Amino acid sequence: MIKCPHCQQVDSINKTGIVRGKQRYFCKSCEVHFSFPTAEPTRSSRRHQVTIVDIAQELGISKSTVSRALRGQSDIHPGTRQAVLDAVKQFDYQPNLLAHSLVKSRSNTVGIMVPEFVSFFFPKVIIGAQNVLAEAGYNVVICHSNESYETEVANARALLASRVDGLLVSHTKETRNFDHFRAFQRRGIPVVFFNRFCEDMDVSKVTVDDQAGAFKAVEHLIQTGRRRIAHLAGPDSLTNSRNRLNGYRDALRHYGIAEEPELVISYDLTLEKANIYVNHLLNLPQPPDALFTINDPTAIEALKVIKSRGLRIPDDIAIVGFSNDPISALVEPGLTTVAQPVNEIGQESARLLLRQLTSELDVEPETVVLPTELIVRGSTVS
Amino acid sequence: MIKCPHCQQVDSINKTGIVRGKQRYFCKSCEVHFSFPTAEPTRSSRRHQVTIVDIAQELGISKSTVSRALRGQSDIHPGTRQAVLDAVKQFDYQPNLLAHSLVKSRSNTVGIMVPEFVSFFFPKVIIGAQNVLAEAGYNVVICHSNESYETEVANARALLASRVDGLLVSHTKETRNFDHFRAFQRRGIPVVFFNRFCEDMDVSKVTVDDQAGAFKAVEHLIQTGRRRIAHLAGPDSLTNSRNRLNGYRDALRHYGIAEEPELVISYDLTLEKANIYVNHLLNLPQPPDALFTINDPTAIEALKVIKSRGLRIPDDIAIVGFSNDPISALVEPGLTTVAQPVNEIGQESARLLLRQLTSELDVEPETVVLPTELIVRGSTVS
DNA sequence: CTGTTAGCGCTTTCAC
DNA sequence: GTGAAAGCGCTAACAG
Repeated sequence: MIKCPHCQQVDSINKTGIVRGKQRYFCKSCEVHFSFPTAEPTRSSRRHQVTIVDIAQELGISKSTVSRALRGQSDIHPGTRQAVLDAVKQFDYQPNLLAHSLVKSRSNTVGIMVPEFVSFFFPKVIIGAQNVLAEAGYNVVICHSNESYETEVANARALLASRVDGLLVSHTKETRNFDHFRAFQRRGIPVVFFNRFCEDMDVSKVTVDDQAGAFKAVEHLIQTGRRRIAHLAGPDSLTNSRNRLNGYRDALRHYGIAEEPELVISYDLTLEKANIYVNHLLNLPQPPDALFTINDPTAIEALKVIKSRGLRIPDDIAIVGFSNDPISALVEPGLTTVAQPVNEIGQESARLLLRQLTSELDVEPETVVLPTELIVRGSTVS
Repeated sequence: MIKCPHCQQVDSINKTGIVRGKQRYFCKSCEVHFSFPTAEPTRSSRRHQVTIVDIAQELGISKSTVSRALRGQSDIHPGTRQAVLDAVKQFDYQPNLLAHSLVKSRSNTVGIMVPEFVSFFFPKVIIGAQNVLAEAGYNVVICHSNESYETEVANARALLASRVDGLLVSHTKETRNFDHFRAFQRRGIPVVFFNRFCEDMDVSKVTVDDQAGAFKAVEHLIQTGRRRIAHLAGPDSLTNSRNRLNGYRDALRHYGIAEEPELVISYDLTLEKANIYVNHLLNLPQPPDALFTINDPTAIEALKVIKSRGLRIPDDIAIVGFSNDPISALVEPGLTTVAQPVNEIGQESARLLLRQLTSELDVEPETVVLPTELIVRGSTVS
């Protein structure tokens, strides 16, 4: 029997419909609306998950007390706390993070956005970052933009909408407008770039010494007697691509070798194009005696092309890649490459982000440059 | 000048503190508390993101109207809508998904949990699933459990807490208790297993014909003249590992070859163990003349070991892997392997999940079995 | 130590 | 068409 919560009368009550699994009533004498759970659970109430209110009602205490018991910081009667804990177990209560985040206006979640994650690099970075973030109590949501600027912008909106507390990001090769990242900054949400970054944004960045790494690679080629060294460079939109090209030039200059424009080709990182350009280089009247590529997949594609044309590696042409992809140890000959500390990139990015997340003050953005290491294999020396 | 919102008096007001960026007041005559935004914004209000209330105030309309304009379904004055849309643009308003999800009690988010994502398989599956889910308007949060049961349970809790609407999952090799997944079922949150699954759970599953695939692989070895065929099997906890072993046995039986227990080794999928067991097999008084492995990384490790011992592939020993990892085309000789339709696994899983998510009725769980294809390369025929 | 109350940002009746 | 009010599940200030 339904009583009006105000006048306690029974006979002035009208049903006025069901809202979110609760029957709504109207008391004619008090002219007031109120609601109670329906006797027969509706579809939505069948799905009703246990809340602190359910626990509070069950125990005959207030929901604040339940909340306190659950967070276990404020003073609370040990008995009460135990009762709550028992009820939680009994009803298999799961806190609603959405509600929690809403009231705290922080989600305890950081977004990680990468351009792709089929090659080994980004997954490894993510794992490194995730380990550090998890330890600090942060959840991680991973997005990949598939090297598409549009997807990247859409992902950024979604992360903003789900109120991530921070963002770790490596942008697509198409990205030239960074407003979707500035939107985070504007809202005071810290952003850390890794691997690929926008030089104009005043945020923390984690990268490797691309230029020095490329220098070491090309120096190694020169020191093993190569003189016509080609470079398959990445798109100009990527900082690391530009830096590796600079390193290549530094080395040539340092050893007094004139740069041949025809030996430097910028391309879009797709294997199809890599194939075409390697063939192009080999078809030159004076083909190169060495090839330094922007990354390992490109180098391995080159290796395939070169072998298929019956040329010997490294005798006829030497190859150096970049990143030390696990595959590079498996191909034949093994690929000489510049190793990056992949895991550290992730960890360091996460640490920079945490510093901004946990500090009360405004933290100055930092740029961390990690070292690379030349790994020499059969593709340059026999 | 602060007025009491009830009695409109000015002189009976006390300040009582600041709460979440708002100054709180107490009216002594009405004995009532109320609050207003502080004049000088506090730290938290500096971070205040634009809400529909801000827009409503700016436009002098109610927040309900703003909400309606934003969703653009209910009848609304075109002028009002345009005004709202303009204001949204002007203030760079971003809806708060947390609040939205809280009131709708659905997050429009599905969780994808995989045991690892360094090898190509799971990333590809994720991409396939994500494409389908994105098209249906769902966000995706990706978790990886790092082959750790504990991490898996923790991830499951986190996903439950963030109220995902559904779950796509491939469990760890350690997982033998599936209660953390049953918790989703119990709450009416649909779960779809792919690749690895719990046979006892009444949920949708997507897998490949592991047994038939393994049969084809071993049949191929037999037809190319092999008789002592070893199998490096995965852990017994994985369904696909058991099924591939069954396929191996089927083939031997079908061709009248007795199974040699010493040639079948179950192991934990780590490369260290793979190395040890391959060496062990090669050290047998009667070493195998062929090796079928649970997956490609194992096969490639075997390939390295075999080559390093100076044996010829496929002359002395043939190798077949499983999954058609891109690496398998790059090693030398190329690795014969059983290809899985990786992208389709992801897409199909997503479709099964969507069917349950979008249907009003209870949808019967389905199991989808996708075909495999034998890819013959140099590791079995020269 | 605990209950009351207000509020996080949004949707959704109901009433006009 | 629009506004007022209630409520999603939770936290936190305040007053006992």
